[in-house]
Amino acid sequence: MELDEAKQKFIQAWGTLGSNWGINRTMAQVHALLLVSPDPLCADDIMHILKISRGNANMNIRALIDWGLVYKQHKAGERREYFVSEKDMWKVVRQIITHRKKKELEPVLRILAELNDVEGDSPERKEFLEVIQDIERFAGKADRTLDKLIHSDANWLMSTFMKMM
Amino acid sequence: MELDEAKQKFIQAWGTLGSNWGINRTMAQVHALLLVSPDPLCADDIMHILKISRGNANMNIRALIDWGLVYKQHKAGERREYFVSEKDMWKVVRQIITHRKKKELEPVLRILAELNDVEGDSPERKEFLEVIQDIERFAGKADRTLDKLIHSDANWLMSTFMKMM
DNA sequence: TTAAACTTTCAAAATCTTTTGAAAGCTAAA
DNA sequence: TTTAGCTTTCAAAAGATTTTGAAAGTTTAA
Repeated sequence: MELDEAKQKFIQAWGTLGSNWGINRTMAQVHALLLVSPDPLCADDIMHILKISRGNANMNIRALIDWGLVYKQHKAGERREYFVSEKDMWKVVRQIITHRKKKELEPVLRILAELNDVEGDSPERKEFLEVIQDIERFAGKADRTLDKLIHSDANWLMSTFMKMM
Repeated sequence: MELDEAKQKFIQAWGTLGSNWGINRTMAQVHALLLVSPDPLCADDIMHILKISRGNANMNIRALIDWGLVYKQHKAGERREYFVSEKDMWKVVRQIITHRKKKELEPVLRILAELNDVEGDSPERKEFLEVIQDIERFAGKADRTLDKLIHSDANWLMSTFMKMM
């Protein structure tokens, strides 16, 4: 396999993975492209390599910067902006977890907490509360574990993984 | 808050969570409905309560059965099929992890492994391989950890969580 | 200033996903 | 058998998301 072919394959795979996990396919592909590009790329490079429009490129580059997965870089004497990706995988994973947790886990936890206020004294209510509280315990545990993960460093993670094995 | 209102809210929340995590909204809602229904429901009940078509109801019930999150139940002297959901949250989470891991993590691991075969002897190749192998280490770790999780029981999980804290 | 070089926006178009509902397929009881 | 009652299928419609590209906006250098 040629290097360029391998890079292509990686970009495709990363895009598929991303879109399965609620990250826009193009956003994941831009990220993959920057990951395997030894040098910073500008918006035009990205447009041409991935064959996407200017607007699309711009939008997804901004989103990646927003997520802290990509940085702007200025080249001396150049007007245009270049971009590089964060290559520390541990940091990348942490940023993604932070984002998705905020957007998806926390709202559910809030709603679950509200549901405890259900009125009445029926056995039906009791059954309902048991289901809800069971889920809440789980979700809460997950939430706290992810928090620890986010605030820990890679070595801590690895040693914890090791202990788990 | 009334019990019925709370159930509605829960069904909506579960649907949103599901669709954020690559699970079809209706599938998640059917699951939620069964979770908070004290008695088994039939396809018509589900159609009417969630206001969805017969085809949609059927499709998502089948998918849930496929995922092992819902069981068929026959009522004595009744022709039609009733459905109940798995209420053990730990089992539910395990099933979901198993499914998504198989569909999403494993194909990526396979591709990453392939990419190691890239030919040549350039410094570019070396850089590329470093990125790939870094990701591979991470993904492999995640894969093995999820496997342990899937094959462990709830108590093991909880005690591991505790140790992590 | 002005103009050139670049970035951002956004409405319309394309694409992808989900839902519908009618028709076909089963199956158990008569 | 036949038929009533239920389940499944699937092509078309609706809905949601993503992409495009032209126009507007911004910034820098002269």
